[in-house]
Amino acid sequence: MKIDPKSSADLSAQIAQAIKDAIVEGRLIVDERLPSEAELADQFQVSRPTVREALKRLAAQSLIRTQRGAFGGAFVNRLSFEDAYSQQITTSTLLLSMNAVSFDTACEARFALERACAPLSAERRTPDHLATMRAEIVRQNQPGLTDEAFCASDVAFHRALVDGAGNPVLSYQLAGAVEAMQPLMNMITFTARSREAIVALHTRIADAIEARDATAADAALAELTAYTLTLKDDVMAARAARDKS
Amino acid sequence: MKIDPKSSADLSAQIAQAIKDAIVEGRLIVDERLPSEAELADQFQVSRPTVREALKRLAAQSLIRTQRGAFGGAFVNRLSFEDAYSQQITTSTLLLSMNAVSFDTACEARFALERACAPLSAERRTPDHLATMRAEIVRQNQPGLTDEAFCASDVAFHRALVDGAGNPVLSYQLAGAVEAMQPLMNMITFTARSREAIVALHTRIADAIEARDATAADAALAELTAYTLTLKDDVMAARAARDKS
DNA sequence: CATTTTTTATTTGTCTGACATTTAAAAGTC
DNA sequence: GACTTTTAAATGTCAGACAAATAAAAAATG
Repeated sequence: MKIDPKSSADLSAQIAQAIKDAIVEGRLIVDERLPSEAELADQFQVSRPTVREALKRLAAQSLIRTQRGAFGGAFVNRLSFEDAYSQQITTSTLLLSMNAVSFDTACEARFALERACAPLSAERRTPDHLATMRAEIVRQNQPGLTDEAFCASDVAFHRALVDGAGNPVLSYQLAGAVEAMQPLMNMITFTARSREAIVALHTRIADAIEARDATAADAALAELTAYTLTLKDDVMAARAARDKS
Repeated sequence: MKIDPKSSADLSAQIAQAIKDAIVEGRLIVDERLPSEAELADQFQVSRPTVREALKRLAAQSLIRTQRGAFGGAFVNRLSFEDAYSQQITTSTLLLSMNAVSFDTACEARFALERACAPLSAERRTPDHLATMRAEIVRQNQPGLTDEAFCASDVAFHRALVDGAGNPVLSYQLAGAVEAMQPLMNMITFTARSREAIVALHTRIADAIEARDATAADAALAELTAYTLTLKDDVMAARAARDKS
């Protein structure tokens, strides 16, 4: 592992990149211990604080973990699905909020991906997944629920649907798409009637998944997509009318 | 922004988290300048190196950028789609390689997501997307192509297909799924005959997208999925037979 | 006066050296 | 042999310093 002394980039960034490359290319394997900070400083011909900055960069990406004490040090970290989930969710959320991604675009992406999972979920869902979906539907029927709580339950419902596909890679990919939508969904105020309509569609989806009927599930999801967009348009129209007066 | 003095976690990690929360929750907005390192050190009652480690953690996630000189400093960074792509690709790649995700699981996820894009792509693809797909097909037909180059062209073909949907969020999500598969695909040695079959399917996909025929595109993608899995099984069987002898 | 150059203050990047804290192995004790 | 103490190695943190970059302000120049 070497760094380019002519490069203008920060030394800590270069060192971090060199180590990252080694991990991605498999030259450093999971749980392998990196040299100590002092040794790395010596190896790269920089000071220890610089090495530390590089290591913190890697730690921020969950690429390494550090342990204090004798025989401690920095170890290549096994990137868990859980770590990947949360990274994915933060990234997606910021991407949507910072780039002014339209509701329609985000919504389309989310439901397109979700519909890709539905047939697999219909085939493989366990009673556990179904139970979660039904439980969330019950929660969504409770009267005094806040809009935030309703949205959270909505996310939980759709996560159960996606998890039903039994494919952790799909679940990971969808986590970002579904959860990142939540701040956008929070723009919508759910009336009693719209909640009723959503719950009815959720019930149809759950029924279809239970009956292992991929076609029906897809149809219900398509309707939910359309209905969500309608809701958004209503909210926007109402706001425009209010702002005009 | 405050940190918990009783927490056992690293100070730099706590500080990074506090700032990250402020960004995600919108209390710090894009292009806003953070206080200087000296001011942050004063504010959090820690030393400057500690603050710097925290800032490097954030820089590693593209949450901030730093600029030297007078009126320089750390600024909240607009997370670009490009930044998000590369983060997504690294994460997905490591997730697959470190957790021994099976070829079948990754393949299923990839094609499920891709099939979700196909109908949208059939509807919205521009001549540009079509041209890219056709060009990659031509490249894939070249005789002396290495397996790696064939795989790379394959990725480019499928990216054009996904980009054709005209939804940057979908493109971002798919980037991880498609690119992360590449190391796994590299396990496969493509015979002349298998390449021919793949190119034929690619041509069918491009034809369907050109004709705006979502159903045909979906069918071809389904066949490609099945064929890819067959190829993998053949490679595995051949390897098992070789190891046995 | 307008333009260019120089100065200057500010801020990040890096280094040196030191001490505190944690941790597990090694040594000592009963 | 089981328990306690010591010790060495590593990360975590701090203080202070200098280098380098950068843009605003000041000075010089035509």
